[in-house]
Amino acid sequence: MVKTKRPASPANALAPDSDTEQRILDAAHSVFIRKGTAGARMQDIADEAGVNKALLHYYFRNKSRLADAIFQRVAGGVFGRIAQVARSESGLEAMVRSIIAIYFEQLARSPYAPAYVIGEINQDPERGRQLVQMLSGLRDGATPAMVLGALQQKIDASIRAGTIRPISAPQFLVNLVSLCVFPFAARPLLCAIMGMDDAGFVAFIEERKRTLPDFFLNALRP
Amino acid sequence: MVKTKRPASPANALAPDSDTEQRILDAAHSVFIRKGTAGARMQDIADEAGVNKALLHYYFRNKSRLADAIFQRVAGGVFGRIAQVARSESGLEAMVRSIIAIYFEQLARSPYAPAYVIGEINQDPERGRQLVQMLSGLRDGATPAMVLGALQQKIDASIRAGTIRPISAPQFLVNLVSLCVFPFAARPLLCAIMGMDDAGFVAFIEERKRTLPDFFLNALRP
DNA sequence: CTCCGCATTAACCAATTGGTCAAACTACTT
DNA sequence: AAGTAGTTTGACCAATTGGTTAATGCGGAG
Repeated sequence: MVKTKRPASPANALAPDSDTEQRILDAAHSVFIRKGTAGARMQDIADEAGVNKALLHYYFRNKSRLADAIFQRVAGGVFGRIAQVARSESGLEAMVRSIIAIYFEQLARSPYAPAYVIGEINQDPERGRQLVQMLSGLRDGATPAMVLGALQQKIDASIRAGTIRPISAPQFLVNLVSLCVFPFAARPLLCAIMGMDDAGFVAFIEERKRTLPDFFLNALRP
Repeated sequence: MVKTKRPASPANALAPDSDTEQRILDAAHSVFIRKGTAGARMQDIADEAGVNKALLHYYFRNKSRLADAIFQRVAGGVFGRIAQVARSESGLEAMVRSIIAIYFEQLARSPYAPAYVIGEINQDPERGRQLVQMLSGLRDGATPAMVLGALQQKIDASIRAGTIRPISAPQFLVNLVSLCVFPFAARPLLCAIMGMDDAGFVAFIEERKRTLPDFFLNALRP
């Protein structure tokens, strides 16, 4: 096992990447997503990281801090990409296709994130505030309200042009996100109900990736 | 405090409704939905029921059994109504409107159920099996596969008639359920992002109840 | 009235679990 | 070689928590 203590950061007090810290973070990520913050055990995380339990407290003061770090990491991954596209200058149709594509790409990478985030934010109200604060500092000062406002303008323009039927920006966005995210959030549920295994789910998602853009755009048609 | 021991069931060995048992069940419902199974504390449930902790073990052997009872109760409430409508003999459009209406009615009654169910089923694989078993015995032997098959036939008929564009039954159903359920599952998240309070959310849902049927049916139009 | 059985409780127990600490280890500097 | 600062560990601690038990309450049958 390689043990190069702080190899690339001699003078950096808060080095973000000692090998072990990263391993702990990864292990915590895995366990927290699988068991939830309340159900996760520090010992399990230590075991999965292959380190002593005390090290978790050495790097992160306590369970709460560690859980916060993981939540931010996961939520950031999920929400990081969307605002990026929601403000692009392309037309509405291109934007819709782009958002769906990016969402599916992101969700394929971390398919269990939605259920975890939903569960967390439902069980601990603090997580809500934590998330808005994170969203504020995420992009270059673009608040959700601003993103929503920009989207509304683009929608209104299309409505006036007769390209789409009237719809409010919040409903537009929630529709879009619901159709993308829900199948992942409810994955075990869908698999159980429809009798799908992992391969079946992947196939289902593949079909969805192809058909969803047209479905959504068709719904907007006047 | 009224203490009428088993008032209306003198000879019923497994009386489902001694006053206290119901109170415990309600308290457990509240706590489990708020904190999740792992995060819930037996003492909290006892407190909320206004009862000694030992009574929980008297009526339900242990935490696991109690959690199972609540999960079945909640999941049953959510899924009970849908199969009921999915096999109705009405046309596709009427069925869509009916499902959406019923879903919103059911979700208005237990708005935190989706997040709870998603969180639970994500954290404990056992819950998945538990759910399929429950769905099997729920209706008159109508398996999910049968419901899905009946839906597929109805869809195919409409496609041949040129009423709607081609779509598979699973995608059809997942689209419909996603649009209905997700906003409730992600309620705290949506409220946080869009800066809505409880009243704002209710208003959002009201607008959604009105606009969603046409949105969905429009998406199906050829 | 008294006895019996279910309901309820206070006190207690054992195991789990988050967290601490001092000792040991490791690489680097002098 | 010795010292030093950061890192890692085993052992331990205190609090929490699910679960048990013996005693008490209480209503109805005899």
